[in-house]
Amino acid sequence: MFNREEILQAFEEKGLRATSQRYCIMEYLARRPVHLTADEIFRAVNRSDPRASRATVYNSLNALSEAGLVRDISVDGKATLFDSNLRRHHHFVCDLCAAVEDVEWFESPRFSRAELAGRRIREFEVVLRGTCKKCNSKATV
Amino acid sequence: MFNREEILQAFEEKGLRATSQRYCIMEYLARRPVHLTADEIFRAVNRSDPRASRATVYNSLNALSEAGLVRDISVDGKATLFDSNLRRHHHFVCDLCAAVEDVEWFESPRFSRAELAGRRIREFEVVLRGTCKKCNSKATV
DNA sequence: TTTTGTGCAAAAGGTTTGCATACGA
DNA sequence: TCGTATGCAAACCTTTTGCACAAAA
Repeated sequence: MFNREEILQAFEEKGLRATSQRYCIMEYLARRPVHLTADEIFRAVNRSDPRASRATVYNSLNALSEAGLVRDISVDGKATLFDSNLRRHHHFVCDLCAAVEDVEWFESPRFSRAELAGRRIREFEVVLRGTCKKCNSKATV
Repeated sequence: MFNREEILQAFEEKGLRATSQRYCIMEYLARRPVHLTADEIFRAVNRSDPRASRATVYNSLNALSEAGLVRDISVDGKATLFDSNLRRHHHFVCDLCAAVEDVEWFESPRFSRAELAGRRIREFEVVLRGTCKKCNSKATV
């Protein structure tokens, strides 16, 4: 998904200093196309560089997120999840196992002037809830 | 919105014991048609009954929410917000002042079998983001 | 050299929990 | 009376912060 060059170039474009910790984090997220908590990312990064600190992982994730290089989603007050899937997409959360999955993007409906009520809409974020494939098949067995 | 009888009847229907704390919380939420944090609710309830504890407010809100008598929404990892608006609705969050507003319900698109990918959808939750009426008018002035 | 990021530890929210007591059914 | 809810305080989990030091630009 991202090779070294692409990551470093993205940092430069966004005006982010290319520190080894940030690079590690970006690379780890790019390799693992799932939603990860800051703590999971911290443990992974800390495994390869035992001096990497939890605070830096949090700070870096915030910086990467603000720069638009990773996306974060927080569901039900649990720990924020990060991923590097930059394609527009929505999310599905399983009621049973709490897994978070990406779902294909679909358009927002158009709002009438009355419905907008003076608001300006920038983003449209959907969370679908239900039971995931895995849990459904377990229940059937 | 809710009078005493209605609240007590709702508790009975849901098999919830009618404790004075729960009643207080329900009544307060019914009187204030906004999104409130558990802490705001705690402070209000505690004002009228100084013995009411924070833990009970959290426990009660969870019980009320599970019973479907209040709804909760958590946005951006900040404190969960509670409200007693049980009509189906979506939410709008202002980028600038972080206000959370209810918006009219609109239907989910229909998903094809392929899009569902073995999932069963129970709920469709939308968060619109942008700038609210108040912030827009400030910016224009 | 100048800035910005890092590591560490401590603190800050928000929420849950264990246990003895009180209270609703 | 019986079982569940409450109050209290402590614990927990996630995230942020202050400060001295290190590393990018």
